[in-house]
Amino acid sequence: MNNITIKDIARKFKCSPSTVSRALNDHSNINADTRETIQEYAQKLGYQKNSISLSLLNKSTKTIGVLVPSINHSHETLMIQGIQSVFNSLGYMLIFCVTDEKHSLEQEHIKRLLSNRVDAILVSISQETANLRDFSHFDMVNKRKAPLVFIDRDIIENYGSSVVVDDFAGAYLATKHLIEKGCRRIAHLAGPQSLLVSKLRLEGYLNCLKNNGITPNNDWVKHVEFNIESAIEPTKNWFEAKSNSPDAIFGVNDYVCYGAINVLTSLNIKIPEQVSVIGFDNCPISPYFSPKLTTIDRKSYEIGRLAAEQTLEMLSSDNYLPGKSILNPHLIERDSTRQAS
Amino acid sequence: MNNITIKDIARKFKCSPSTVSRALNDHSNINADTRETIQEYAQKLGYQKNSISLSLLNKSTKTIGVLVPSINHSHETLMIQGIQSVFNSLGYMLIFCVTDEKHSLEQEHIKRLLSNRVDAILVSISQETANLRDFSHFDMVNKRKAPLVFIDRDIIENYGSSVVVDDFAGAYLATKHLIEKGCRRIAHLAGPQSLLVSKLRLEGYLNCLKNNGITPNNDWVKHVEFNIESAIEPTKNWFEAKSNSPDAIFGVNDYVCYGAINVLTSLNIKIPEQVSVIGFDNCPISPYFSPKLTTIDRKSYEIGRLAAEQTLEMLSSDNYLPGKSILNPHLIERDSTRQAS
DNA sequence: AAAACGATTTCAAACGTTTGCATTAATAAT
DNA sequence: ATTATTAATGCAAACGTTTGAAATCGTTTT
Repeated sequence: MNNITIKDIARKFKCSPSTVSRALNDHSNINADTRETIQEYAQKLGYQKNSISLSLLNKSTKTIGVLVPSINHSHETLMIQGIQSVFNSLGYMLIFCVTDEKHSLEQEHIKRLLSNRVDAILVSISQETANLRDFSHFDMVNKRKAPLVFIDRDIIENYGSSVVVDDFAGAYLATKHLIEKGCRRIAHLAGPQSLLVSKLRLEGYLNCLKNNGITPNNDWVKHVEFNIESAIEPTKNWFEAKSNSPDAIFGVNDYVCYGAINVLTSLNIKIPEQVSVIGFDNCPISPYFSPKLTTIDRKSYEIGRLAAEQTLEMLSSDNYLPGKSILNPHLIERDSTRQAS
Repeated sequence: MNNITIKDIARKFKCSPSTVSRALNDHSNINADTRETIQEYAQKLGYQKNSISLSLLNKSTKTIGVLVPSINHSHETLMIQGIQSVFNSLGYMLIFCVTDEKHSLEQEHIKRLLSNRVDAILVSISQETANLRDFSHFDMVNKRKAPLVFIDRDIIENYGSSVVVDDFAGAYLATKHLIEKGCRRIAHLAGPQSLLVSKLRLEGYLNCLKNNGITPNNDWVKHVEFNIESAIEPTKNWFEAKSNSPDAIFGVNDYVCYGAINVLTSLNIKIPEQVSVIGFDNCPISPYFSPKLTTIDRKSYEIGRLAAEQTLEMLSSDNYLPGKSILNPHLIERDSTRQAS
């Protein structure tokens, strides 16, 4: 490394570092000539001020930590883009950490972020953390009085602000849609059991069934992971036994629907004629899938954007009260749910 | 912000900061009792050392800057995961910047990263940069002697190391496969004209055609963006005019194939019976698309991993010579290319 | 000529940590 | 009892920058 410092420039002009600093920052108390000469020279040398030293001085790094369980899903990358859209223009840098759904990694990353004195932390908590319910690492963040914003997944009340989509409402919307289309035997590929998102969507589904006089069938709810593969087995089990199979599937996200659709197609079951499928997330690929997938828009980008703005508010007022934003999801109807029969 | 410092602890025990430092770092010259008491107290208070001050002292931030044009594609997120897999375990933090294919953003981000004194920079250059061929920002990185590694896209010789997939070979492989399956009228949805990846893949395609006695047809090469939507129009144009339409499409990536397949399906053209389709990237969804997409594995994760390792080598030896790794892509045959006829 | 002023510059401290060297205190050897 | 030895701790500088206060210098006012 080969960095020019303010001292180097000072030496060159036989002046003090303070003068150079003032020259470069267009400070008022500086001779116009000196300013010009120094600025020119700094420009020529490609001087870039050392933000590290400034961070130390100002106790602010202009850096935000972002923790996500994975970056495999468009939902996550869209969220990240939403976050970036706010922070980038304000000169903040984003440090990303992928926790891989692991509690230990989440803890370690939080520690490192705190050690690196990030100004705030946005986190979508990992499955393991949701399971273990050990939030000591978030305690540490709070102890530092660093803004903490929970995004998208479980939120931990009193630990920070949160921005989530109304999962219950979304699931209710999806189930309602299926019922309106004439489906009665509605199965649910639910998410990982420990996550609040999964629970809320399951509840929305169950609640809607009940409100419409349909008795839920335990066999038609299977907890799976958020990926294509884990949807394969349960769907096979439902449809290979020809008798009494579902006439619709509500997937906890679009990915599990892709998996389910693959199984249905290979069993020569027609979608949506025989079985309707509805997802959650609205992945960019869903409108181009075969069949084009009806789904619930999760507003991932919007979640990220709002979370970032919430963070900024917390940063600006040192005595903030944690807020909670709940976004309303909406239905996007495509070809995977049957027309009214 | 509410951070405990070494000085706070020193005050508490009426000792000097040096003692605390030594105690916390298990230094040899420290009384065992003192060590224990101090460590215990620090633990209780949740003391986290200020990495910022250390960065200033050691002139190393243990931070790596990563620039990508977007994070919409699985290719990019896989690459990022590959990069993470190497750096995470070594205690490095990753700062991500999305350039949105813009030259100006790329420049600005590089400046900020340098100002933040990242230890190294990995970059997948933006389309605009490739167009303008203005590399002054990379000059700045070199001037600082910070390791610079180009990943995946264009590489700029003499500016740093690079890790890429052999795009020419991959395109050749794809085209060869189509020819072997009996296709002769092979169209190519090519990538953005300015990018080297696009050019190399186009060349691989053209070269393979020629080597197999097929005269390329200019009308059957269309430059598009790396997304689903931009593939729609060209594909429509090719196939709506019923006469002399292609019998195969080689897409510059899987996404444009998704777009093409959508058009073909809506025109009731059977894949692969009437038209074969082959992509490039091997997106996680491709094996579940309808039809399951034959494609070239781009080894995105591997690219990221190798790039990270290359970076580490450059970091460890202060007189490194930039290296160049070229990965060999391979064919993954699925259902979108017809069986030998 | 002395005093006052204004413009420009320098000084010194601060941010949190590490580390070579100096210092202190306690113990062991003479 | 004095000196040598060792163990533990303290001191001060360093990293790069900013900033209020102090200093310098030339100029103007009295």
